[in-house]
Amino acid sequence: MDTNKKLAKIFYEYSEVLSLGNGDRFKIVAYERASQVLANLGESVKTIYDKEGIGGLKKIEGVGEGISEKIEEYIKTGRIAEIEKGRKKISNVLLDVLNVPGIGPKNAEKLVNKFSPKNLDDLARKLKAANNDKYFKQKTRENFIRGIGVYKGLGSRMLLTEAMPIAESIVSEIEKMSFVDKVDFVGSLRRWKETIGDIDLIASTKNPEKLIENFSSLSEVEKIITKGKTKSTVIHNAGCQIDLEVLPADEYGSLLQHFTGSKDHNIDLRTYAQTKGMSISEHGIKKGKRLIKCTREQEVYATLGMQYIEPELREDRGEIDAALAHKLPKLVEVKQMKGDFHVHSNWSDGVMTIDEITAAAVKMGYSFIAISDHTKALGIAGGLDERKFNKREREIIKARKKVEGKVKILSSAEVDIRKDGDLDLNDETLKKFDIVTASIHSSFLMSKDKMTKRLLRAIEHKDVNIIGHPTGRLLNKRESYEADWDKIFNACIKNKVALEINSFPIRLDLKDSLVFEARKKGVKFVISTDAHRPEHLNNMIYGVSVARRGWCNAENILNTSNNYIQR
DNA sequence: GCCGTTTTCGGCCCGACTGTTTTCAGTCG
Repeated sequence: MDTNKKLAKIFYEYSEVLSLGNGDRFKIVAYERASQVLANLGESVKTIYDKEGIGGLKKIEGVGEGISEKIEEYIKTGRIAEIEKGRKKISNVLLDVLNVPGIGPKNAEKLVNKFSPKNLDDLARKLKAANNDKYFKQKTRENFIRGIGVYKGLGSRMLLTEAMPIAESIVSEIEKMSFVDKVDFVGSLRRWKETIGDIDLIASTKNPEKLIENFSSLSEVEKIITKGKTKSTVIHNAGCQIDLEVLPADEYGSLLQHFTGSKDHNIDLRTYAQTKGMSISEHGIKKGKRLIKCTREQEVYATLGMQYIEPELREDRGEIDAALAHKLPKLVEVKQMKGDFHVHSNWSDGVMTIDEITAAAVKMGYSFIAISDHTKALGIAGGLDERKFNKREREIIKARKKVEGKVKILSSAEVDIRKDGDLDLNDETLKKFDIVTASIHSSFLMSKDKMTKRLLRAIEHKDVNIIGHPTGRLLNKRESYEADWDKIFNACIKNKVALEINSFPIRLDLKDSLVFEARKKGVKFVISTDAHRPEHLNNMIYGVSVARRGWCNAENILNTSNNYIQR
């Protein structure tokens, strides 16, 4: 874990510690906010501190006098005395209980004091047995037990790519119901966040009860958790939770805006509205005594005198200021993609022949497609050596003749970056390729310094065009490796090397916050599918969503153009 | 603890639901 992540965790835990007793609730929010900001910060606080000292830290949003001093203390000593002292006052089990959905600080404290549980399972057992408890009655105890179950099953969030098809299919089923006016998926899914907690839907109809009834009896519904007049929560047979809320049509725009979030975006929006004498809620915008209801979401932003903000941008990364200045980017769209630089054929570990890949590319309307197989270091993935790449080249030449005028076939490789930064093919072979992606596939646990040097060597190699899945992270499985991204970004610009946004469901790497930082500096990107099977070619939209979350327009993405070679 | 067209003090987003103590604290999104 890098310093930012560690500090984010420390501050989050501290906010929980502060929430116990009669903690100052604004102080709690301050630590919570600092935690979130640090978790999403592109640049390492250590780098910032090295360069600009404590003054640099204070420039970070949500970091002021107190927290910057704590960050400094952590960088210098590896610990924060005040926080450690506070942390010692509470037990591990209390911290666990605090994380259970439905149990807040007040009840967590009461539960731990009353039942002295050893762990969450123990607490659930004791709650089940506490039939005659005067304070925690039947319903309350049931809710707590359910919360514990949910929390334990949570372990990892669902991938965006798993949640999206489920949500789309449920939405299309609801759309088929003739008495329903509108239905949308909202929340982190509508913002295309890489992982999703649960799927939230909103809908409007004149007959809410009928919709709730029909929704909870859909064939995919495995279990109904709650079913009220306007709200229902169910468990889908894929194992995820789906919430549906039914609302009046004339407030739909405000509601869509509200439920799409993010929480931080909404807080900022409401704070801004206040400075203009307005007050925003999910029902509309209050101006004095008048309530302006918004049927369409666009009206919410228009009423506030700003540009419409796309859902992917609503992450509190300066989108409100940019919208006020009418300076939001025109986000890249999947239909602008003219080709794919990262597709594996059956020469290495893909299942498609070169002809099958090119036929698929023609069908997708691409103007170019790169055949980019693994290199020899990746024996397990059938990586090719120089000799085999020569053989493959002959097949590519034949394939080109078959699709002449329809799609341009690029000869390429996903060349392995070895531990010392050397590439896995000789220069003579490398220079023959039309385009080269270089990626790391091993030795992830290097020091930050060594990893940075390793990547820099690859970037500086004259034949490298793209760095593939630049951080190596696997969602829910493996953290990114550590590197000095600032240095990497600068080297990319200097050497005209692009960073890949890998669309593979478990990767989505480079991640959105680093895309955001790199783009600000002027780094160019490619969006690639890393397809190994025909259906993977359709994942392009997920890579595009990452680019959009990083505020990219078409000019930032090389494969929206036929002039994609930078060097 | 943070922050400033409300600028070094005095604010800090808003509303709904839930269970139950039946008037409101606790929790959530």
